[in-house]
Amino acid sequence: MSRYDPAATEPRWQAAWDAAGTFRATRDTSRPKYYVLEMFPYPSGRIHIGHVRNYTMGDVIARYRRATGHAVLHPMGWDAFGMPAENAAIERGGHPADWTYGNIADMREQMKPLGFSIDWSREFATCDVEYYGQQQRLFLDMLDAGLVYRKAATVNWDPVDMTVLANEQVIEGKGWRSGAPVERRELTQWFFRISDFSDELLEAIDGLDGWPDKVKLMQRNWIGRSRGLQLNFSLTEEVHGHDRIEVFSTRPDTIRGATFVAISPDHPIAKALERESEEVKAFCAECRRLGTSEEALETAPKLGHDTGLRARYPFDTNFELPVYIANFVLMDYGTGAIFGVPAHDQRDLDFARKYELPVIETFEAVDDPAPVADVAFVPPKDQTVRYTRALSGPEIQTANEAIEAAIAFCEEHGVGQGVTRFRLRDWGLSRQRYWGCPIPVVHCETCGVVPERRENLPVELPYDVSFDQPGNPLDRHPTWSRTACPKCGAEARRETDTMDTFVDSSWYYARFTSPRAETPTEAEDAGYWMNVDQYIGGIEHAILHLLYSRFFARAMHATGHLPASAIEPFDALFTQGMVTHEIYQTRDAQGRPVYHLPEDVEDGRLKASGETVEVIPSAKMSKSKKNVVDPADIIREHGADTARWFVLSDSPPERDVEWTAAGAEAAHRHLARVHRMAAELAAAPDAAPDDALERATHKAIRDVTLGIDSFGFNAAIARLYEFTATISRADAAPGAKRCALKVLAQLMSPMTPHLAEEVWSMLGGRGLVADAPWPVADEALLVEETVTLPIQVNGKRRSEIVVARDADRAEVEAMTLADDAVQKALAGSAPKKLIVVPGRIVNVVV
RNA sequence: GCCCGCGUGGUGGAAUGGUAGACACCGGGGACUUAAAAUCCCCUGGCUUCGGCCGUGCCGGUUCGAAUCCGGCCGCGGGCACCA
Repeated sequence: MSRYDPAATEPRWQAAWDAAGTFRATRDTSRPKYYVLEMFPYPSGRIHIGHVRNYTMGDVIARYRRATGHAVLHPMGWDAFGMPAENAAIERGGHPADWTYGNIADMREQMKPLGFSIDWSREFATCDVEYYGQQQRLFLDMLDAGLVYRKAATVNWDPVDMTVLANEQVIEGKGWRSGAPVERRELTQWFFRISDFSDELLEAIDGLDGWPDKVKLMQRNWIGRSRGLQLNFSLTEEVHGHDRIEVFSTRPDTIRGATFVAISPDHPIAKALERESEEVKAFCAECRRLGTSEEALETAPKLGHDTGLRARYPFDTNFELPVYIANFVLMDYGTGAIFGVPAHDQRDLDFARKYELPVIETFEAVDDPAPVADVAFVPPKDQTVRYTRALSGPEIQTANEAIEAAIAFCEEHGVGQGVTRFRLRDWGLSRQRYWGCPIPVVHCETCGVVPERRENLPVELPYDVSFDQPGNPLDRHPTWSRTACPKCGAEARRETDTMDTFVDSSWYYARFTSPRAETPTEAEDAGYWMNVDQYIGGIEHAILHLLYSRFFARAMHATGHLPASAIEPFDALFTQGMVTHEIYQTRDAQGRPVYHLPEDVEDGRLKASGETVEVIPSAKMSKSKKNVVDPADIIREHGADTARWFVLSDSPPERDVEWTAAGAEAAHRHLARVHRMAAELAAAPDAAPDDALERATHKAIRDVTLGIDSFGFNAAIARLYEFTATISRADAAPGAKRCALKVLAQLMSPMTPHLAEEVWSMLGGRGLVADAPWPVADEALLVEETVTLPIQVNGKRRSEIVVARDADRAEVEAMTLADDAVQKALAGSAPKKLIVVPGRIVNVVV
């Protein structure tokens, strides 16, 4: 009898699929299409078990949709530009291109043995010149359409390495390599006008029915539409031509509690003051050392500097407010200036206590007029409060009402106007780095910034660069940036900035529909395949990548590269959890942790020394913690199907799953059992169907189908375990069991495709199971004649009754009251209430 | 700091207003075997005076009924615009 031998059978079936071209995506207007896409990986060089889970989920959907008669597009590519390649070049020598393409080759070789139903003929990497050349074309089209512009923006500047740093490279305000305190520096940068689409991107979220609510909520909050008041505070004296400060506030109802005005260190007035005061200059420099990330700004201790300027309160010009420069006011949001209301904002209160500024309440709780002490009074805006210093409106009102009243009042008196603002800022795409898509523009002394001619595209990255000193090698390249002005022909300089890698990943989904086209997309292909029916990826991309992609789809429509129907490119989104693993650690002589690989640990001890290890449960896999498992090892030991089955089995897909060796072995045992059953039943002669087994089979078809449809892969697998046990234990003719097992093979085929093919062929299935239509459950076989109802007394389960499926209420009530446990609980008296939920439960209230 | 999640047996989890713990791991017992492995079968939340009682991070609320809904807290994770 043949044994389950995935090492031999898995490559054989992969070869069979390849030979038959089973997974090649072809346009077929006679069938519904289905585009399933997993977020493409960064080519780090090794696939990890998280990739296995992500791509297995997509593969289950892809194979299932093929079986339900769809023309499926399931492509794969590489998000191949980015900093790690440059870091590798700096640290280990070599070239980013060689490193990246080497990694891609390695990862492809690690991925293929997993047997994913991918159309590999469509593969591309974003660093392929064929791809980024088309991206340059898109950029020029967007430039023509007015969707791109240049403005000054702040970056993290390392004053020692003389280079721009990513936020990731700023550690506690210092450059990661030089250790020098980071400064904020202004550079002229390219921007996409994503904020022109703020309203549109916000409103369209309502139509994203296939997206998780949490992601939609995160996007709404990120776009952050808010209504507020914009008004001017006049200054008591003019500074460098500024006689007023424009502020924006979402809480104009609290303006009579304002006790200070604060401006950003990057505000024009702050910059003007900096020129004349060493003290202000020092303070602003201090603020700029925080870098550019919002997190760093928000978590830093709140600091202010009293400028000595005084702002007049708009409604009582005798009342003056001090003007501070504060490190927590962002120049990018609103007007870069705020008024502080310590009574009703915790940050303002902390600031007021620190600088001994007054605290003035404008409203209080209706039932508790206690003054503000250490905690600002910030009730929900729809709660009714008592205004003691309202700007307008009745004494008792909600904040929402008071805000509108205040805006109306200010507009009436001409001191300000209601405005709608968005938190969303324009997308800065310039990067001062080598390994990215060159921005195809030329700087000419006479013509200024000139787009490269389309016939000169692609603007190709030069290969001969060096990474022996910090900064952008394109800047230092002796000849690359020397070119002729596309307009006047004079000698000019190429832009040496490259594009943010988010640009690369904002349209790859569209490129997959015609990856070799001479234009970014091809209308017929894009029209047929778009949208992505199911997109799958990590929750870490919930905001930026998905928002940028939504913007890009609109921009591509505006420039004629996508149909109007594709402006929301992802019909459905699924965010999967991580794969975690225990961490094994011991401690060295100094008490510092030392980490150990899972394969070096057995029964809580190190295999080598017998030393007991500390076990830290369920942590994200990371190389530094050594809690990683290599998919290649799993495949070698158990086969691809075991890895696929296990990553889907134990945990709901949106949650994290913990990899355990014992769990993987159990998965393997189960697959071996199915194979063994197939071997035993392969020769069974045909037999009449067994009624109980038929019912179980159709119940399994229904449940597994429902499970796959609803991303309940773990639930589908639980039902498959049960169905396997049912077949194994059934008291039925071997021929009947063989038929049931064939259905099991089909139901397992999206998860364990190689085993399914093997079993299918052993049992005499025709052709490939990958080509067999998905089984359909017979409703007539799913109807149960009787139903068991639990009986509760006061909400606690005490008994149960078995009733006919269609039993009426009176019948159920009579049986309930006749029940021994109910009789005992009632002790002769009548129930207070009798709740019958048909088909579900009965509750007797005594 | 701000925004978004998550928290259930020894372990991963099931149940999204209706029997808490499906399915699986670990553990225990048994069958088969000269023996072991493999395989198959059974048991497995805690406590119990064997009547039951307790139990879904903690505190409170809504409901005939709450893991599920609401409010507050604690812990963990994701994002915060130059990591991808």
